[in-house]
Amino acid sequence: MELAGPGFFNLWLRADWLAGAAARALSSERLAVEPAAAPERVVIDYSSPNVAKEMHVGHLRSTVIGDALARTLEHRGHTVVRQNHVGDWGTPFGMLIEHLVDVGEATATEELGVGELGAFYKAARQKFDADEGFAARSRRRVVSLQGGDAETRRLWRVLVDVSARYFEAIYARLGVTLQRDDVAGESLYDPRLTPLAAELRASGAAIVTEGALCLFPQGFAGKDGAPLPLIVQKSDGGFGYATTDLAAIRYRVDELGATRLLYVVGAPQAQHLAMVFEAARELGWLRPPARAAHVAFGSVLGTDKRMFKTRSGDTVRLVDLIDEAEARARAVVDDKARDLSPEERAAVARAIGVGAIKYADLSSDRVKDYVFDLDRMLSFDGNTAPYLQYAHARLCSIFRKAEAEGAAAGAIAPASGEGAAKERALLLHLLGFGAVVAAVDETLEPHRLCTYLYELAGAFMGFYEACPVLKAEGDVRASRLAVCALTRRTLRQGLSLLGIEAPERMLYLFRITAGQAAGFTWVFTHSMIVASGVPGVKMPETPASRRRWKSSSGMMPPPNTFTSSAPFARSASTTAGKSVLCAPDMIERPTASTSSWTAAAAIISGVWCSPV
RNA sequence: GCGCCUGUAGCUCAGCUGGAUAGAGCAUCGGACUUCGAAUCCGACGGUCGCCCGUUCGAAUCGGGCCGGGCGCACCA
Repeated sequence: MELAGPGFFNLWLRADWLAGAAARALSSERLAVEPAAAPERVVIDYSSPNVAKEMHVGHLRSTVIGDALARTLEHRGHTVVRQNHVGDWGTPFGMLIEHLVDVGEATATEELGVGELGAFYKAARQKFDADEGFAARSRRRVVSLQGGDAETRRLWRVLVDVSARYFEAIYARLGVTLQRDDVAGESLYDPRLTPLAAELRASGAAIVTEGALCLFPQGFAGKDGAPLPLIVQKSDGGFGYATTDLAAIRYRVDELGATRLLYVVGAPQAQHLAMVFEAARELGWLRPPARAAHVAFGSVLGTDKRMFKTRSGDTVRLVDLIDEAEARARAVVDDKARDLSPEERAAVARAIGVGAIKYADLSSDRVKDYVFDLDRMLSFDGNTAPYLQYAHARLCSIFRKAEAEGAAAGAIAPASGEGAAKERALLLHLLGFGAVVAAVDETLEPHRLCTYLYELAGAFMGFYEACPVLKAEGDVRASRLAVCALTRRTLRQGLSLLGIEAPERMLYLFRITAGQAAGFTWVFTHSMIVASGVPGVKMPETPASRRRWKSSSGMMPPPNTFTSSAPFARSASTTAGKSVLCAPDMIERPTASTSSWTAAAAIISGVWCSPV
């Protein structure tokens, strides 16, 4: 340790201490994560879609962030109670039920079952606005729903059940842990609202103002500077969502026994929630150690920096988003992992596509808006899920190979030699895992974990570049394998806390032996190679790519050699008689000894390629 | 009008409970593959941290004031 100017001191860690700490982490089931000092019962309110209404990007953030927090806090040793505050009650159900009756249950169920929630809702809305008779029926229907009419209740239940199944299908695709049992919708609180209002009226806590029963939590002023009311009961006797939220706080504190209430809700709701929390505190319903926090998040923007919408201006359906991300990942996987079965390829594509969406949502400060850009989030470069997944898959590959060679991880020895600095940096970073998880627990900011994992992957790449693992021997190899093992587990565990899968294999490699194709010479083409004629593989055309092509081949590239999409191709090169490992799309252009591009492609995709 | 959030490299973002020369990725340019996964790595270029005051030994970070963007502000949830 040394002093280094005002306010600083430098300290050095002993290499053997570092190695020992890493070994302890590796031998622990929890890696370097300490459980919370004081585990709590935490309610997390997230996702909250509306019955008979489409899930859209707005629900994405709540669902993804909430689920990551649920997983992380659970891992920290807290007891997490998930609460899906589904919109399953209120005046819209009058028109929805009437519409259900009009269309017929069977048809409606089918329509809703396949996810046509948006159309169903819109149709009901339209009739309500246009048809006076329908509107009247709808209003009567609300009354009988509130009154507990059996048939109305049954129809309502149909809507709720069909929607719940649809939500569950989406959760399954997203890999979200929400279950049917976690649903605690607005209807749950309905029977409590009337007594709650009566209680507040009787105690004098709430005051009737302009016909509405209001609470006036401290510290909130409206436009004219007057105290801002929280309406407990509307002048028509009905209830708004403030009342439901108050009832929910009571339920969560008194019946669920929670001491920490988290609301994963968009930032625009900040004032409303602050008022509800303050009111609950003043009423003594939310009392220490119980406390509530608004886990606010910003909007999803399009690449034009405006609210993310479809070209026609509609909100984007969540399923469409997932479909597109998966399809694009699938195109790559189909091409890169041809030996995997269709099922396996689909699974990997799902992991990549869904992981990319979730990671993009989690990796930036949640309170800020973020730009939804599939190109960026599906990239294997940068702070993305595919990059982390790739690092993990690569580590898995090392262990597959190690096993085949009979190499095993052993004791972690203090690093020495050329790559020692890189190895130390990696170990030091690995030991920071617990601190980051604790920070997420405290700040409720999953992006801290994302940043950590990204840096971890980077530190690993640096280590891996500098320290040969399988090429090393004896104790050194065993030690480095142990370092890899810890890295792999930390990556996988970290991704898992975010709700992101980590496939063990992502691509399929061929060994190309040029010598097998007598008469050909491979041309070294740096990193810009073309796979002419091989389906699904294209390279972006840039001025640089044309220049490189020309400088390496001495010829101008043929027209349309480079096309505009498919970001994933890379190069491989060799000369006759040598071989190189590469993915099937890493194709060389042959020299003048081949006459036809198509022929070259055929050779590449067929004859020369043999699985490793 | 009041309140909340936000403004960091051309683009997308970290860093914000004060600490050393403000970091990544993309883009641009230049390097590194006859296989431990190049879907990678290394380097270069690129920033008045919106602006101005203040607190401090020290400010992207804390406080105040402006400017720009977003969102709320009583019976819709």
